[in-house]
Amino acid sequence: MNLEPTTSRLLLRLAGFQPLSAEEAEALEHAAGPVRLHRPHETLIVEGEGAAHVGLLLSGFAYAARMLPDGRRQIVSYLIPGDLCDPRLLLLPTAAHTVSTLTAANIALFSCETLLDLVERHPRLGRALCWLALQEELVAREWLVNIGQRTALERLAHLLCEVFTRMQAVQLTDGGRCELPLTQVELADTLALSTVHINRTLQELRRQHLVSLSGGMLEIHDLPALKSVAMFSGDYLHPVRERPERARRRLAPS
Amino acid sequence: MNLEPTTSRLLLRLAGFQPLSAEEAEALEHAAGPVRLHRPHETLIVEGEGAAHVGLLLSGFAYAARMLPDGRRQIVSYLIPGDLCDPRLLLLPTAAHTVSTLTAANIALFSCETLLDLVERHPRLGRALCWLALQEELVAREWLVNIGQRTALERLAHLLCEVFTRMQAVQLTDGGRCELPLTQVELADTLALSTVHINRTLQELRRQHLVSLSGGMLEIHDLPALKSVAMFSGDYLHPVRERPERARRRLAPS
DNA sequence: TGCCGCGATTAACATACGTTAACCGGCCCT
DNA sequence: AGGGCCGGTTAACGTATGTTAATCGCGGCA
Repeated sequence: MNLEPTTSRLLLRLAGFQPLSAEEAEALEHAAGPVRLHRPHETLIVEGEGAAHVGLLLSGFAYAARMLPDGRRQIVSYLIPGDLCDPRLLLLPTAAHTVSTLTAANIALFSCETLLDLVERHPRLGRALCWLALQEELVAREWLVNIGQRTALERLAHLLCEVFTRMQAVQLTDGGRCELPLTQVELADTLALSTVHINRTLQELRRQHLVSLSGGMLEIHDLPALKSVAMFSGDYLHPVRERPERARRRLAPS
Repeated sequence: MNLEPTTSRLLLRLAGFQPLSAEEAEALEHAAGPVRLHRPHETLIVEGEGAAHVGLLLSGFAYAARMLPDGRRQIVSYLIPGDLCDPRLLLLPTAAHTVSTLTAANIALFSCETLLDLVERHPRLGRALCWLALQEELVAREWLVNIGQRTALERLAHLLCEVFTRMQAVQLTDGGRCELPLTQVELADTLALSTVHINRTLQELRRQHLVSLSGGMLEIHDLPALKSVAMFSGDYLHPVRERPERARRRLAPS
């Protein structure tokens, strides 16, 4: 049902850094291994274990989380189609987070060895992957600000803005709507709130005609207003936009 | 007053990934530009601006923070000697966080261009820097868990464990003591608590004979107990320990 | 010597959010 | 068709932490 090349959404992401040459894109596509179909709520990577492959999410949703010994759980990122899972395994021996699917998901496997070789032969590709990792870090830091400084309403609004923007970047939105198959429990473990309060807050957002989320579908009614209550600036999601040379010139050492 | 090579503490860090060859270390040392002495509470990098240099903190302390339009502030990381500031500028056009000194600080400048060239000629060095960035991401994610899931007491205990462990790694501890020049306001903006509550919590930690922090000095009285209340596992700070080959072997695709 | 200002401390009071628990509705399975 | 389960919803009540504001102590400076 999907005739596009395996790496099309990933290329869409990487192009934000630097469009890849046809040859590089080809090489990347060629490095793709078998595609696996995973079921909902399946665990792909366990915190503390290693892996010989990194996955590329082709369809479906997943998340990464850390658990405390007493059962508390913090979701630290969401994976949407086009995201790698978990590129850190290229350089780190063991995974820092447990990665699980939210929905059924198609995942293409890339062997770490193949990928490391590839990167050696195509340094620009290596830099692009590194850039992708940095972007993930920016998102993590933004979540830190979100949980640390924003109220429940702002937090939720911000998360929804972010996911929607990321979905747009990989062409998975339809007007103001996109899929978002999260339960209120998952939202709670993401935003460090209780499910009850997530429920209250979700209703408040709907009451203000900003967004609604139900049946796994996110529907944005007033994006500018939503961004405004969230104090959302998508900058951290588009770290490259203007010409790098222009931006770089400032702040030379006196 | 400091006769060591500029990069000695950085090399200490990078060795955690893969000890560098004498030649690589030499090349890195050689790439170092001028050293600047900064005063306390000076801003080095402004959120949203670019820079042509990355700094290496030789002595002193600094922090990175994001501010919300209404003035709320979240500190997202601390920089201690041996840390780079801000390596992301090698690949991103603008800084995502404002970096400021906490104390007087010596900082060696590396030109981005020089560093990018260097990395091209020494791919292992590039990988080491990338590893360093990944480690920072792990720390950020741990902070997310910290703020999201832990109570005030656990949070503070965890932060102190982390900083102490990092200080150990660059040989800046003396038994159970190390410098830590943070005000309670800064701690509050780090842990997403009020200064009043930081004060209460700090006293509780002291009352339990776990740690004390005053006059810019951190004194750990019972590290095992402190780690235990913090649920601290230093794993995320030492992503490489066992042989990578061993760890990698698990989880091959069936 | 005394003033000033910052950071720490304390107390009284306020609140955003958590907890518990009951109920509801849809979906799956038999 | 019935039961059970999961996710969502609601209400009553509890609490960890925030807010405000006053006080204190100390180092710097005139």
